[in-house]
Amino acid sequence: MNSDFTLAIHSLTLLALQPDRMSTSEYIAESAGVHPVRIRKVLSLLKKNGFITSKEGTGGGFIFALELDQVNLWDIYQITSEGALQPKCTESNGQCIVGANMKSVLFTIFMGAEEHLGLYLKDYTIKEVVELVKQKEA
Amino acid sequence: MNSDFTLAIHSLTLLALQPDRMSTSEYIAESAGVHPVRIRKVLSLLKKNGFITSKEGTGGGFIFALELDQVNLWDIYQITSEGALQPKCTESNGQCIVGANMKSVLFTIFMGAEEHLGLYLKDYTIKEVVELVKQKEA
DNA sequence: TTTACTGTAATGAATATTATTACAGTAAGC
DNA sequence: GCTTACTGTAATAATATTCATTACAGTAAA
Repeated sequence: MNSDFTLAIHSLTLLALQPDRMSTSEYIAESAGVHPVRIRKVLSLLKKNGFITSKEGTGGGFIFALELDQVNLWDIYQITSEGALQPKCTESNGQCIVGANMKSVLFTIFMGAEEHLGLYLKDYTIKEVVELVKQKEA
Repeated sequence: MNSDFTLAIHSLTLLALQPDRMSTSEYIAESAGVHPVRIRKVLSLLKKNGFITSKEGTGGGFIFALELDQVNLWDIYQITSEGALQPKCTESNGQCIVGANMKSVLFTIFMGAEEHLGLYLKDYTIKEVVELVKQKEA
């Protein structure tokens, strides 16, 4: 898994704490310790899905578009990383009963695993993540 | 995640179908479509944990050491890939409340996610995987 | 019309994964 | 004993993935 998922969470959490003004990709990038272009790429996904809005030009940036408890980590996972659990099987030997069928068996199992993970991630909304961050700070 | 996890499952499934004789790393490698040295590396982990035994020299190889329903996918995951879900956060900005605390918040959340995944994976033993492979074949 | 932004493509650097080579150690069978 | 067929493991090379960086077009405010 690449870090799009965690960068998205990081960005949204930051936006959640700046509800009244737009945050630039440079500002978010500095908080997350990555390059601004990378942030813009991740945030463009979130924008497509309606979690944030953006504005170009002077004074522009990104801002949260929903209530904090309307976005959960499963939503974000699906947008940024769906299928990441799926194992990358190299093409194996079709002559062998295991080689021929393992790929699809694993596919089925990992699909289930991802769904199951979804049940867990749905319980964390950005509101809760913000709370956790504040708790740590205190 | 690298593919140690799926290679381990593949290997054990193959061994499960050859209960009476030793299988060489070359044989397993051919079924899985990878290099024999890679198989030996993965299997050395499984051996350390008592799931298989091995024998060097002529006629040697690997063989299952337990009953098929005594090994589940969570066992295998822990051996080969524990912590793989854990996000790789780059060092972020400690001046920022989010940058300073996000890493440990995510760590906590992903620890929980992995435990939760464990509950799902525990339900699949090698016995069941073998059954699934046979079903696909039929 | 300049300045400060987003949006996105293209390319290069860094990192992670995998293959390959090499060789020491072990056991079977002649 | 010697050869053959294996495991075990380290070291290095090849490849794939991830990420940073550059470049530049588009937009809006002042």
